[in-house]
Amino acid sequence: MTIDPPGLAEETASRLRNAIIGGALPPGQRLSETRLAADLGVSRNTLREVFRLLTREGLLRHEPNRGVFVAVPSMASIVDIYRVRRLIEVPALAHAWPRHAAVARMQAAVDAARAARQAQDWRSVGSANMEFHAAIVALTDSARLQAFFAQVVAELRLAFGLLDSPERLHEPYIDRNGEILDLLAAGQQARAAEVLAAYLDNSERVVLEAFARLG
Amino acid sequence: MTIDPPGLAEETASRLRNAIIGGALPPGQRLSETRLAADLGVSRNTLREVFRLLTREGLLRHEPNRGVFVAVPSMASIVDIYRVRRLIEVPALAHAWPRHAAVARMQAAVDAARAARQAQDWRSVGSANMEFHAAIVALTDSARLQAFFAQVVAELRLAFGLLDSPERLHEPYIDRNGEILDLLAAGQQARAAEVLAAYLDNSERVVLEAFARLG
DNA sequence: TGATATAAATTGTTGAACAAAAATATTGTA
DNA sequence: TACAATATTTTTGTTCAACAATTTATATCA
Repeated sequence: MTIDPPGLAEETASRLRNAIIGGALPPGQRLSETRLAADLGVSRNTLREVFRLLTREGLLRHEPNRGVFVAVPSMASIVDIYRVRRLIEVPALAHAWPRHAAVARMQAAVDAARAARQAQDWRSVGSANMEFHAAIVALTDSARLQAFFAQVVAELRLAFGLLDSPERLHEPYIDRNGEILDLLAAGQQARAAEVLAAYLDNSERVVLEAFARLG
Repeated sequence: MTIDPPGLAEETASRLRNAIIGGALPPGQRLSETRLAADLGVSRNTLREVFRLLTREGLLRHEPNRGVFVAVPSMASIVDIYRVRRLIEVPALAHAWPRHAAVARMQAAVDAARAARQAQDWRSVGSANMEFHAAIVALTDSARLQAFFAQVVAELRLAFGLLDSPERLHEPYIDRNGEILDLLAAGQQARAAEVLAAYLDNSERVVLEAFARLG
């Protein structure tokens, strides 16, 4: 059906990544090589290559001679992730060129989030919000920064999957993203960066609180 | 002799990484799976896992159905790498705590660089300088940032390997690093960050010029 | 019950196999 | 000779089967 070359391992990694982020495989879950290879319809060797990819992305944890497990997000990892986000996103926005191509991506993401809100589809709201922030990083035109950020976002979404009440987690930020976009489009980068910084502080606090409630 | 578990693939990756950065395998070189596997004394399967690791690090380039090649650094990649370095290193230094444990690492790196200069060992000077900057990133206490930076540094060293006159490339920065360290230790983070920013601008220009001379 | 020995399952790694694609050599022809 | 078409060889992409080393589960005994 679908063309797999080049990269059956990459394609499988993508499927497994979605399964993890989508919550089909809960954090801490142990992944048996033989069983999962059979389920995914690939060989053990190929699956091991997939494991390496996702381990490097922070989605899996590998314990020698014991196997691989779906990573369990910790408070420390969340704090670290938000530190990285602040460091990358805020300067990206502050130095942005308001007519950069990525601005259209930001706009599309805001529109998508609002549409998903209409449909009460909070998971899609979360995806759209993350796409908004990926677009912010794209303002830098740095391939390496974008790849790194994508990885960090995948980890963060893993943590989001653990938390309940996705509405409280995503809804408040849709219009804030719209506000940031408007400020950028109006050439007020500095102001936009300020709003983003406050956004990130707030979001981190909410996530950490929800996490603490999980015990 | 050496214990390989856990991770013969990782150990092999490390060896191959050194071979690439050390210049034993020139950029653009094609790496035959069977031949290299025999040379390294590992199986083809294991070597392919190694290839994935180093490809993700940017040290190898993979062309489907054609094989893997040692990456060829470009001007664009150098510009991108320096952008990333500025974005990460300068704020790391600006917000640093002068009594952080990583300051000792910075001091050790400066000492090592000076010792290597005495011995006219410019390759070691380069290594020590890079270790200095890795220590700067360690000031952030962010595991993700440190891992990302290590990757970027590996790529940069690949580019350095292409250039001749390593003295001109590394010597001028030894004492600048010392100056940055002294400023930080004296609690003048802002001043240290300024010097670092100028350092990076200057270094980028030198590298790009040397690159241009290569044609 | 609790510690210990035995058995079963799992990981880490290798080697061989084979289809598909690419690189190379060979041939046929103007 | 030069050039295109064809056949041959070499590589990559992927799977499967095997086996030692290690971990986990099970059974045994004081």
